[in-house]
Amino acid sequence: MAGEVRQLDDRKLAVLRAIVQDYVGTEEPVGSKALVDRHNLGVSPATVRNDMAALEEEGYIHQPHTSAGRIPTDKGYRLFVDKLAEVKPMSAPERRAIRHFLDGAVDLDDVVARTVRLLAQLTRQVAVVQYPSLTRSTVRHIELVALAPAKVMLVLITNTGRVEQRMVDCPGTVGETVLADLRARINARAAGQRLPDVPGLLEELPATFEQIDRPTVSTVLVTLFEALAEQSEERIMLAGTANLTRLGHDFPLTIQPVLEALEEQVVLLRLLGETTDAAMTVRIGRENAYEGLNSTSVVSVGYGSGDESVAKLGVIGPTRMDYPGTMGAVRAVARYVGQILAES
Amino acid sequence: MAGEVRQLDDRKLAVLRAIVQDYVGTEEPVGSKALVDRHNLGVSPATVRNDMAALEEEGYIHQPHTSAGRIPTDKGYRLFVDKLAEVKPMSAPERRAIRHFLDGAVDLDDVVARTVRLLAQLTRQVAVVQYPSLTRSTVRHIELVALAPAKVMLVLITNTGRVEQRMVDCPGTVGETVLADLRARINARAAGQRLPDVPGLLEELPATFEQIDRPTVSTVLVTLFEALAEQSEERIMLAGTANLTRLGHDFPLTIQPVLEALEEQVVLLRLLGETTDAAMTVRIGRENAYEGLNSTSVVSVGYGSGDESVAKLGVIGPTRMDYPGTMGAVRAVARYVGQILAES
DNA sequence: TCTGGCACTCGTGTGCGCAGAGTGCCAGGG
DNA sequence: CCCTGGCACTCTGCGCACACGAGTGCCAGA
Repeated sequence: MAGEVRQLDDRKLAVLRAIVQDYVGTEEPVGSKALVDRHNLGVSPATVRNDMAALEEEGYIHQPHTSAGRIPTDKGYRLFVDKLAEVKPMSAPERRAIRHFLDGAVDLDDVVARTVRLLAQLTRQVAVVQYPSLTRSTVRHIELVALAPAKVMLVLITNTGRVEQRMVDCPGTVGETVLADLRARINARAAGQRLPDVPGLLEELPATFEQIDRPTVSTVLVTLFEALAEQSEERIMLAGTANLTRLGHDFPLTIQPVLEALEEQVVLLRLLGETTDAAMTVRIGRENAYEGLNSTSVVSVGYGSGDESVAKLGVIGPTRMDYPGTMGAVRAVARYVGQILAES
Repeated sequence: MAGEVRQLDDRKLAVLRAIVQDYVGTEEPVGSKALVDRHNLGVSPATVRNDMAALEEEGYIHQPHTSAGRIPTDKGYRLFVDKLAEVKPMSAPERRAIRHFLDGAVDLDDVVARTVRLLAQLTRQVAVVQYPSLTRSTVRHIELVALAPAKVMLVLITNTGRVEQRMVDCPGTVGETVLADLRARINARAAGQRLPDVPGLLEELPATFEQIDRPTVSTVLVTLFEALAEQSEERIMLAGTANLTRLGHDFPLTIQPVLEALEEQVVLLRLLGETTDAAMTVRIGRENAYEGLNSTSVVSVGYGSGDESVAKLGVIGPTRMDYPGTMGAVRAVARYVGQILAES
């Protein structure tokens, strides 16, 4: 008995899988007859219809109107992604192409730019890549440059190749020796440290200077801490918006909120932020917090130089997307970008 | 006699102006009756029809099919922009808003980001802003930082606030004194100079060093020259793509090539590059070199800190756009950005 | 438990006719 | 000589009816 119940369930799942696959391919509601024609399920359309009725009862599929085929619901896609689909690995030529395309990059900007274009092209969807975050990276060097008697430029260079610069207006004239001293002491303590840890390490620094120089030192440090803390500098690059035109027939309605969302870096950052670190995350339809993206899915994953993830990247497409393929592409690209970053 | 001919011509122009204005407002072909209703032309529809026939003969307007209203052609818009329209100045509150919005910017990135969003919002179209170009700006400071015995980081800071950094792998260990010397001599010669002039000024520099240090000096200079020359660093920021959804009814066909064009920085750069420096340029429909933008118009103008233009910005919209308003917004924004840059 | 058959539903495509908007042309008036 | 009112003509868009076909749900039988 139990065996037979499981058998039934397995078939229902197979039917669901077939529905998802067909619908993703054809973009049209799929009926029972078409299903048995295209997949050898070994049963008749009538049986499939019964299964479909059950699946609909459970909320996995839904029909737009009576006497139309079925369409997977968000819940259906969710089940498909969780239980029925395998991440489809990239083929060897594809991997070679990825590698080759990314290897040409000359600096961090270029790596990100190439990555996002590659991802958009591979998945034929909208791709999003977050710049390696300041908070996860470490200090490579901090430089102080006197531009004018009371004006200092502060340059922060991270191990991920990112450069931040700030102007500092000092309370008084800054001597070159003091500046050199400050530069040396800051770097001695901060170099190689993670950005969030730096303020703590430099807290006592003003006390090591002459009384008269302390205001200057403090001013510089405050600016440095600001630069370190600045979350708003979480930048994002995106590509492939032209792929949105393939979205659907009910066009402007679908595409407009998506374009709007894509222009809001904040929305995108939060979207990627929801990714639980290294693991690949798939958010389907209404699972997305932002309602403009209620009819799209987001596949995202962390990437990083070495073993830990410093930033995230992902793809935004219609809920009716090729999940295995997309997930494969996202995973492969993330992996290679990580390697590139580790090398440089 | 001559007076009467001119009178006739004036009325035809008035009719053309009215057609353009109405069509821009309603987005529907405009007929003779509607025209006399909405504008007091002082003549009957029949007369207007005759004028319209003449205008069509000359290629300024065109009808989609028999018994439909008229639509301006690219040539018609061109005449309108050249002879019939005045740039519409921004209202005082609008100017205040622009000023206020831009004043909050903290660095160059922020200025550009705010500008592009502002422009998109004001015109309700797609806005494009080019970063102040390296070739037009001058050197504020060049910094050399020893990261490792044979590894130097070169940082180039321009008067527009832009920062470029490069790693330099030196042929041998670099002494701190040599580096300080080099830094001082480079800055003494290059500071305040225009970027393209810098290589010429530094040509003789290696000869002023000890024989043994010359390879290092040359290597650093080569990298510096590369950074100076790098045209590919012409960056662009854009915003307002969501406004494309208001474009038309024949949707995907119109929007797709535009989105594709917008992703190609090269296309955008060339587009802006065609602007003849300070003067405002309007490219209408097929006047645009890139054919994906054949049914859009581009309004662009140079902006700069002080008296000369260092970069360009503009707006891309349907040929059926509000030219006077758009031109007013573009001009006003360019003016204020220039001021902001000059101040900082 | 699966299957084949049957009646039913409902969206889509097609053909038709009509109304409305707009034109071109012509003859007459200032 | 130019403008005007009138008239016939030509399209497009829309509403409507209708038939078609895809797909379903259910039921009886293997």
